[in-house]
Amino acid sequence: MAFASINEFPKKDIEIAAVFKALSHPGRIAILKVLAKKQSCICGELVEDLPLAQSTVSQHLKVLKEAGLVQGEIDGPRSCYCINKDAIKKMKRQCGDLFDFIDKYSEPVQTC
Amino acid sequence: MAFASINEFPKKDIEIAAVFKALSHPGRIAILKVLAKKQSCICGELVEDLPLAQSTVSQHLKVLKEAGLVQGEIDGPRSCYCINKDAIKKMKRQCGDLFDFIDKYSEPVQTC
DNA sequence: TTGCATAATCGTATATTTACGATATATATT
DNA sequence: AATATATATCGTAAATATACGATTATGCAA
Repeated sequence: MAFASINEFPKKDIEIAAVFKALSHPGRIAILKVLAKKQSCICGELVEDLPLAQSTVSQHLKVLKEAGLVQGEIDGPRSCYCINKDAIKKMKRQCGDLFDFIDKYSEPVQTC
Repeated sequence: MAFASINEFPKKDIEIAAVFKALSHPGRIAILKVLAKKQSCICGELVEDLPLAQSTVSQHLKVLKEAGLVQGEIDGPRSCYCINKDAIKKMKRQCGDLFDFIDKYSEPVQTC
């Protein structure tokens, strides 16, 4: 951010925007879906399933991990990743709240 | 995208990722909330409510409009913006589906 | 018609993101 | 100990995002 501080926005908005950002790439959506289907899997499996290089997948995994959406643990020479279900549940709730807010308060009609 | 084509991902994932991207800035979340509360408002009101320059707010509005989340119409020398309720409803549903999928399929336990 | 107000767009600087190949690191295996 | 395998990180190029001020365009009012 060049001029305005991101801190001038409500903390809650900053937080949910950060998670939306983590979800804002189709490759990361795809990673989450694969992890969900397989319960857990290693990086190499994801690389096989995605049209991206190994280093790129690793980078996306890092983004998802930093956003708290996935967990990873070292398993020998591999890394095993899985969904952080609590984070997904929390995001589901926060999204619901946000969309409900937007939807409800913008009743009763389109005025433009 | 430098090398891999974004088209190699499922269309649905590309679409929802694009909406998440539009939601990935706290300023745009704030804009949506203001629009919801006021039913509709002109650009200038948003500028007053946000810690951003007029041109920046206009840019964010363009992003939200391109994502289909808001509608704008010219009203004399002003532009009046409002929430696209259908788009919000659709996104609410799609988000629910996605999070349910991730949540449900990653049952029954954390395996890593 | 001239001037005023509003908002969009332009130009631009900076930061971030995305992608890749290459390399480093860490753990098994021989 | 040496080798193989898996993944993270580094380096980097290109694209995109974010912010601002300045300018342009539009429509209303005097």
